[in-house]
Amino acid sequence: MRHTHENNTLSASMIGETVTLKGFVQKKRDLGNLVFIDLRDFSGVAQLAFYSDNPFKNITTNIKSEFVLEATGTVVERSSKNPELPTGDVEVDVTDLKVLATAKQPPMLIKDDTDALEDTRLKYRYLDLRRPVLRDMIKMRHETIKATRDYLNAQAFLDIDTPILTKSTPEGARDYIVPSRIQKGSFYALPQSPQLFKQLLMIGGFEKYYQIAKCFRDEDLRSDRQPEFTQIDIEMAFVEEKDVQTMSEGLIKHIMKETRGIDIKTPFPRLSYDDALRLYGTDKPDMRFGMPIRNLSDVFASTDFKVFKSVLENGGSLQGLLVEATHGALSRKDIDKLTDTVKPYGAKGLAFVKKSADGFSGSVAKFLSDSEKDALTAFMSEGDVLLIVADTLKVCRASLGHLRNVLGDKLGLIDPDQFDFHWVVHWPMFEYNEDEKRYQALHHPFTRPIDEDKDKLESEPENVYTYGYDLVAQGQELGGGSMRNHNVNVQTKVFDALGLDKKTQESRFGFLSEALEYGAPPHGGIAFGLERLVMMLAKTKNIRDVIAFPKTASATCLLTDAPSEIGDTQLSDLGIRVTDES
RNA sequence: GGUCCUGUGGUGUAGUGGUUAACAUGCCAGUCUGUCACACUGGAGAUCGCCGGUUCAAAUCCGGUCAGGACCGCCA
Repeated sequence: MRHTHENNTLSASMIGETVTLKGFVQKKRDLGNLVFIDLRDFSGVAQLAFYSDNPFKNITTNIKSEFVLEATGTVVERSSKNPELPTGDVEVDVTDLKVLATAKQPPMLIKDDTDALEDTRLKYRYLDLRRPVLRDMIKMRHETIKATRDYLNAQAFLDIDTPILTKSTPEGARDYIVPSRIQKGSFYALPQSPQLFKQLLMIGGFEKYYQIAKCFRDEDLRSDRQPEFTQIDIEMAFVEEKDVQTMSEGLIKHIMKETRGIDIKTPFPRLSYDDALRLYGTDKPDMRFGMPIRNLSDVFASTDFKVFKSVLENGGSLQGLLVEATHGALSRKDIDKLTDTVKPYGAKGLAFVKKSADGFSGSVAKFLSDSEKDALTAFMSEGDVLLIVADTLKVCRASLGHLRNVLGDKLGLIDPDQFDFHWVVHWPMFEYNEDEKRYQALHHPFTRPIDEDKDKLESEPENVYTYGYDLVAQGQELGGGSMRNHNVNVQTKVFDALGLDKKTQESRFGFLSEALEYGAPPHGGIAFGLERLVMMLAKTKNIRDVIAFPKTASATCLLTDAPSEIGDTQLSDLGIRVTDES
């Protein structure tokens, strides 16, 4: 028998009933002739009471926190109720008590506001998971997956899983590699995403596919990035981008309703990639507030200020953010601090001008010519502060894009409960990599260029745009997708533009090209980052909160101590020799 | 690959060259009939992450190293 009731279902209406509860000891309160035990199960907490004449009262002396108990007793009304607790009106007058397991003193406080540090929590993750906050976030993950499956199943999508042991595709992220014992010297890779398999499924005639797919990328971690993560992976045949977006909007709407009870409006607004970068400095702008980036290169075109002048002469740019007086005041000290937030993005500094009743002040005020003052007066009111970065356009955007988010947060311009779902669309196909002196796919190489740009693939690849789209909310990329190349000639031209020679194309992607030659339906899809979605729904900034057993920032598991060394036999079976490298 | 923050009883913190290494919580013992962060009394518990250096003297200063975290690069 499990139990007769979940702890949190106890209520005044059950007074007089006999119940059997099971759970962990949250807290024991021994008042001498009266003992209380808070018993915690997955549902919540119920109070066990041992009155002075209770024969089981004596054994409570040995019961400590986190012991596992089975308690049978009568539900009775409390003589002093606790309105803070859902079950605070009643308690269980225990008539039978079993200790199912004892417990060592836990290395951390098992309650929501635990003060344990990250490493303790990760080493004893199973204890950490007992905390209701974490439990609820893991539950939210389940509910998100359930809502996803319900929605997609209802629309006749097929859940099809794809190989975990697959082929390395060096375009993109670093692969996790698995050595082959049978084919010594050859290696599988864990999938960075099921991208190519889902395209092959479309070619295989499955018109609506989805998968809650594990993905692996051997790159450095962040607070929102783990080496293994989960995608809600979707692909559809005979569709255009609008179809995938409409389906996605329905899915997100359903998830929001089912998990949080929130009704959201669809369709989502659309913003072009170029506008996102121009106005907000990022491809995932937080649209819960305004404050767009202003191009100031024209205003200061003939400046005498040496710093600005040399930047402009070297092909750089002047961009700024206008902090209006109504947003709040920025002190000199504030601006110094903001300068520090901008520096990691390559900005050398943060110049500023403040408009006051009798003119301008700030670091560049004394260099202002009359015409520059006029130009600034056109959009600045008294008390406004203009923060300026002078650098390459890329640095201006990266630093101001970040600064804008910092300001939105600091000045309280962001409503944390607002969901600003929007599409960032019309992505460029390529980005030039200065280090490697070649073009790289901005999205991925299988993205389909828009029809009007197909002919520019050879002549001007930098001007080729795609049927690509990202779903963004609260300054986070929640998912991204595109129409794919179903025409082998276009796909080959993309590979060519990426600088892949024919031999490389053949060895890496030959199977795809060949498949495309056997009749590929127009198709496209999208993949959502499950963890990112759940983070948003659970209102946490830490991806580890929404993964039951996450890894540390250096990609280790403190609980199991993975990764670890393997024995010589295992190594020789694989034909692998480990070399010293320090 | 780089920058920065953190490491001190079980847990979380304080401690800027000489302290009996402080505090909270947890733990142990005792008192207690209405607690729910129970209260009260008493107690145990720390080679100050590790190695080396400076110094009469190091938790404290210096160098290295390990671990955790945040960020930049990276993440098609």
